[in-house]
Amino acid sequence: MGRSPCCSKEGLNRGAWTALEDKILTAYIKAHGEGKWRNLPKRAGLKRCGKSCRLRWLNYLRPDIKRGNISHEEEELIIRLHKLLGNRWSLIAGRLPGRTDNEIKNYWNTTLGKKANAQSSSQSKQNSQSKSRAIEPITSTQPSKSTQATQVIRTKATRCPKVLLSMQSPPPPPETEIHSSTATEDDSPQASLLNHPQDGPNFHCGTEEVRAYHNDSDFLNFGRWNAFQPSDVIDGDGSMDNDYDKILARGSERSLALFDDLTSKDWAMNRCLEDNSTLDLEYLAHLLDSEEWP
DNA sequence: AAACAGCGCAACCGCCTCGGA
DNA sequence: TTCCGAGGCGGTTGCGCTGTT
Repeated sequence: MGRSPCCSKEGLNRGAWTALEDKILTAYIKAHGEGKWRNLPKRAGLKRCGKSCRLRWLNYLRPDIKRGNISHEEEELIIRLHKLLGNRWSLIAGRLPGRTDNEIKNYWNTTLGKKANAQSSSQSKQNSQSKSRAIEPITSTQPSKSTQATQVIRTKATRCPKVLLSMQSPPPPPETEIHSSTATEDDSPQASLLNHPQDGPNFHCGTEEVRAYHNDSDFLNFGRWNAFQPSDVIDGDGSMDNDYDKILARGSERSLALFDDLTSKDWAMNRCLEDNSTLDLEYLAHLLDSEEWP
């Protein structure tokens, strides 16, 4: 009964990784690159599940991982992004270069969730005193167990194999061409586009169909957005073709435009944050603080 | 000093999506 | 079109550390 395990668990090490295992895994990935996780343990001579190797690499061994305490700016950003995206940890982590989804998830569950709870409880006190509001803030530290607050944009963390470039944007110079499918996360098409962050706000879909789609759908769904093709928009009967699109929160054109800017800056951040992290975090925080934010 | 409780974090689990055959 | 393997994600677990009694 049930699903078959991702790999044979017999004879495999479990639990904490040893320094030797880390060394072997790191050396193997440096030599052969990421991917083929299922075969990796065998080839590398590790008695570990492929998934376990992947997790260890992504959450701990990767060289670009930022260690140490989460800064105040990062914390603020996490709170805001969580308010916006809910428990989409990978998406949130994507906005915080060097941080892993696991780390952010843990941080939220242990620290920020409580803070958010405390804040919201005091806020709801105020609210109850000064008449109720239509929309409640995010309050739960366990959103999965409770309903997401109405303003959370529920997205799918989809991969972005395709990118729709704006017809209005000038064609990118050769060095900013869309990367091939071998690109890593940091080299994602979105990131590469933002080699010219000044072009960022102009990165939008250029057809009326697309605009209609934005008006009526998941304006924050980067994956869908980037994978978007005009033909995706309307079925034969004129309805949206994906169920999850239907349950997504509705975003206004205004919000979309704002988020164009936000995501663009964000992508730029993924590229440039090593040099400029504070600045970009502040910028993001500013955007999220903007009055125009829904 | 020992026992206990609480917390933080690494690791695991199971489900989902995607892409290729 | 369907099936299946691989990879990715969010939720949960459990171990080890630290603070308190």
